[in-house]
Amino acid sequence: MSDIVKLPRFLLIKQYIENHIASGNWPVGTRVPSENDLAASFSVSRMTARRALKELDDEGLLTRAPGLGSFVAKPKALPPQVELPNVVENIQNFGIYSCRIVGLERIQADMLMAQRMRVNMDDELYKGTFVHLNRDKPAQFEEIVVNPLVAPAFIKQNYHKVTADAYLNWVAAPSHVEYRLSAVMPSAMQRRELGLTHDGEGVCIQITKRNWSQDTV
Amino acid sequence: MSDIVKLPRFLLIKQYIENHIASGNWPVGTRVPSENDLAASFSVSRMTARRALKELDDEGLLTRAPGLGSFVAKPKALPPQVELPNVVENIQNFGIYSCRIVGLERIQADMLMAQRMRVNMDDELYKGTFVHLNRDKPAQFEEIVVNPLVAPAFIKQNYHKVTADAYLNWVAAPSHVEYRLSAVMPSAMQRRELGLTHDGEGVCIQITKRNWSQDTV
DNA sequence: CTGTAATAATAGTATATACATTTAATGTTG
DNA sequence: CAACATTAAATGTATATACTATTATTACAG
Repeated sequence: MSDIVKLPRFLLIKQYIENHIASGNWPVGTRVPSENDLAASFSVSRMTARRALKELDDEGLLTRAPGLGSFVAKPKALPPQVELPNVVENIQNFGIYSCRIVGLERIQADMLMAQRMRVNMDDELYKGTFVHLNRDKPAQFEEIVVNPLVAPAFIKQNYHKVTADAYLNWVAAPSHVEYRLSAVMPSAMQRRELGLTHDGEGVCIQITKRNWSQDTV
Repeated sequence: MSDIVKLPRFLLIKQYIENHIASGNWPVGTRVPSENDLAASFSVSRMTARRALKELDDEGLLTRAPGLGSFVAKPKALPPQVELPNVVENIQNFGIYSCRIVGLERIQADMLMAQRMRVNMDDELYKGTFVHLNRDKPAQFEEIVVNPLVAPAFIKQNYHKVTADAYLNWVAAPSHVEYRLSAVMPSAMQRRELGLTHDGEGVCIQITKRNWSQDTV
């Protein structure tokens, strides 16, 4: 015995339209029936037909305009995206996490850093250097430069229980975040901290994260 | 003279709720007024109050459940994502694109490739090797391995006007795509094709893309 | 023919209402 | 006390209606 599933009527209308679009029957730009058309042909109220069109609009399958109608939208090729694995979080969930604090100091901005951080040259900045370990095996090298105005107590914290990144997210939640990817050869110091010895395993992915609340990581 | 902007009432209600959430007044998990509550306190119909709650639900600020109510949702930390720049498309838009076809041949699947492509060892596969150039300067090295079942005419095409990737998207639109990032040292052949001479500039980002329509790139 | 006004069609906002479904709380019976 | 039924409150679906704003078309005046 097949279960009889009573589908809401607005879903029936959505499927009707989706099928026409998926089958190529209504190519991009085609005008689909108006709210009143659908209401009449499906014997529902206009508000119900409207809901179907509205949701398809929300989902990006249609674009609608007052006075004109509803049209099959062109599938926007969203640029391919990859998730950046959060190494620390992964370790905390599935491994044994620990952190070695390599450095935690005041520095003066050189020209490059001043530009990146939107400060003046020789302004004071805080810099933290960490190595995140899984089972005492180095997994990620992290360098954080932060504007003292944003987190004045940054260098006074104890980052063994809470990561510096988490601390910054707490005291200065970023309003906007930028990421940049590049492939690099780690410096001699970084190689030492990461415990890399052989030449072959030297290639790393560098993730540059820039947190806007007027600062940077 | 300030323009008097007549805001729709459902927007007023949305802002009212958004403000309470943003100010921390209603922390995560707080139950917000029900549709009927809002309808009464804002002197609107239930459907209008409902719309406000519905849209906030769609936007992820609220979660709603029949019989229970609407609650402030916990901000889900979406895993950080980066856009993968489409090198070829960038060049076509902003540079002078050309393509050198290094190879276009039948190969037999070795064990590793057979596993990746979900075929048997020694099955026939098609392999294309390309170098994409901007102003005759090598920009990207691309290797495509494709299952003949999916694109039988793959090796008979002329890929100077249409890229192999575009061709495959045409004849066999992928239903699912996987990406993987890694940093690698290019092989000697790849270095030659990319025109890399100095040792220092040798590090590249490798993007592995796996197109499921039962095949792979 | 040209510019303008009226008209019709469309989506957007809003109301009042009805019934269905889900859930927790309450009451009742054994 | 336990199991079951009732009730109230919440969201979900649906209707009929009204008015507004935008747009293209049509009709008309000059």
